[in-house]
Amino acid sequence: MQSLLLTIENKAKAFIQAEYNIALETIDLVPTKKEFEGDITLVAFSMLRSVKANPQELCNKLGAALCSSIDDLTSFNVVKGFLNLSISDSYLLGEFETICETQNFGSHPSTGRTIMVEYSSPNTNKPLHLGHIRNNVLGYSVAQILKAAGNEVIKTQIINDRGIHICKSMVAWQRFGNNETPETSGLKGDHLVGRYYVVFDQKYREEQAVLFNKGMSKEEAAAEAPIFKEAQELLRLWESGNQEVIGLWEKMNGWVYEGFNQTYKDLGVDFDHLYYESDTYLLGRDIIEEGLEKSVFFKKEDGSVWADLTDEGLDEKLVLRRDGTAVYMTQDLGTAVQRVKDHPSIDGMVYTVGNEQDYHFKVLFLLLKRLGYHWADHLFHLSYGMVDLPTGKMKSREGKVVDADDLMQEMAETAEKISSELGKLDGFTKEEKSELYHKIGLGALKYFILKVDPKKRILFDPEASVDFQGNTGPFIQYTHARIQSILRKVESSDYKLTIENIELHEKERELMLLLMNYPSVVRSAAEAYSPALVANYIYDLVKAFNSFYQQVTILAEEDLDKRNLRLQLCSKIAEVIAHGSALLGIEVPDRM
RNA sequence: GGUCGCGUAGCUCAGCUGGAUAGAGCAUCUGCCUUCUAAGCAGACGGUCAUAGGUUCGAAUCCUAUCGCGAUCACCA
Repeated sequence: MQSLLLTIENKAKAFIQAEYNIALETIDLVPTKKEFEGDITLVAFSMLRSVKANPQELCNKLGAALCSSIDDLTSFNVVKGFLNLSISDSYLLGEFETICETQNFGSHPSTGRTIMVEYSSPNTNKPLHLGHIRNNVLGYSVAQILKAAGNEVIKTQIINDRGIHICKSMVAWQRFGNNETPETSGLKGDHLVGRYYVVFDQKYREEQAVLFNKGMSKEEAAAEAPIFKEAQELLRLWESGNQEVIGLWEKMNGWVYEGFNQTYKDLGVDFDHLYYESDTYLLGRDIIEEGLEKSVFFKKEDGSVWADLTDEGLDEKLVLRRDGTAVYMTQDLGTAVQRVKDHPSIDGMVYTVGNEQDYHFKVLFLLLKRLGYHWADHLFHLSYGMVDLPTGKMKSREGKVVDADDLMQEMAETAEKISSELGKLDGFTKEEKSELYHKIGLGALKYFILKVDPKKRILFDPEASVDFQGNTGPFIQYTHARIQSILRKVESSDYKLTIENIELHEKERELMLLLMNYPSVVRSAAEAYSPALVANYIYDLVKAFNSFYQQVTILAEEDLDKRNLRLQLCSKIAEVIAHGSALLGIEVPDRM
């Protein structure tokens, strides 16, 4: 397909050169709109600036010249300044044959680049919620897409395992926990620890209210509440290496990790390398030194260190406190450098983090660039919008969140409900069914998130749950299952592709043209870090297939060549659906 | 207030670097299950692409301003 486009471009340039003695730099080629006859459209308007001619006439002459000199073009028509060119059936069949022979169609050869993709990066004081699901699903998908585009990918997360937040859970557990464990409570570890985070918050409020009523200001009360001071004391003890506190911290974090691992498994995501904030929170100070030497940073009289970004339209940014301790930025600088030390092949990084941190990453990337790291040119903040509930913003302290585990469970239950209403899956065993419900529910959830532009906020209504019709994950899964069902009816050896003298049906042409596009969709998705591009392509393909399926008899016996071609088409489409779905982290079952 | 993002059908969303009459799904309505899975297909209805200017052969797309929504502007992480 690319080669044909190139031929058209070159021939068109040559024609203009010969006819008008003008060397054009580019030729505008776009896919032909459905309402018009043809496959490729040459837009003549853009050449009118230099070529003085009537567009209609120019198109007619150009069309005639192109069709006579390129065998693969059969006919043309002109509408205003648009030259619509038709590609021959034999060319499409030839291209399709090439696709059929291509191993791993859609995956690109190695670029030799290694990219680290960070996602999830939770705090260890509470379970994962809907916001994390968006983060995980996005990050995982982008990692898959980058891989398919030919990059080595290292998936990572930085676990925020230390700090005041986990100390709050620890205090509450010490005070009110009665030695409760995941085993004795029957709760998942992360949920148990999360429960004490909520308990902390309740007690903290109560204590603040008491102090406030005694005449303290709100700020004073917040700072002086005993339970809060106790949490601060725990943090201090932790930092000074107190064994007892560290023991408790390890125990409770251990519970949380067990819980997280279960959630990640259910969600179908994984990581190649884990970083823990407890290991990295002191990093970055050597880089500040380095930056001072290179004059990337400067020191104020009080000893604090800053970066001056005013020439970039940004502010001055603190990178080291006057007491010499690190801030968030210091840590992130250090962690980035550490990652490349650990994996020297890295030449790019993707950070999947919510858009409330847009400014932070802008600054971080700018600083790394000024510090002169060669990989700093390939940093990308995969920024995504908030997930809203119909009731408003999610607030974890108030328990106003959709829990990740609960949500996945509910999605599976919805899948079950809809399936049984439709009478699907009647012949399946109990185990097969429950596995399918999980796949379908999760497919619906992931697709719902991935099909929209990451930048946009999502309104998620758990009541209405997610649709299973139309532009949804289950629709794609269903189509795949349906194709597999067709293929199951014939022996694979039965449908060798024969490309002799076949006249293509309109729907077959449509599908072939779509298939040919797939590799470039994967590449653009990787360049734009956009799973939505893949999702919407797969949807188009599935929709086109369903239309084909409804209008064309696939297993007709009369014309064996035609039948084989259609089966081959089915098989290739199923392959692309499966490949594309895998890039989205969606499993496509063979039956459903 | 400064900065950044978003605003497309009643609802949820596509629309790549400007191209033809703005595209899907849901919802509403009309048809299609005796042949490969109807979680489907075919069709109808539905639009001042937030608003106003500008750039040009041509703008949902690029530029400017305005309005609306959100985020951010900590010696928090």
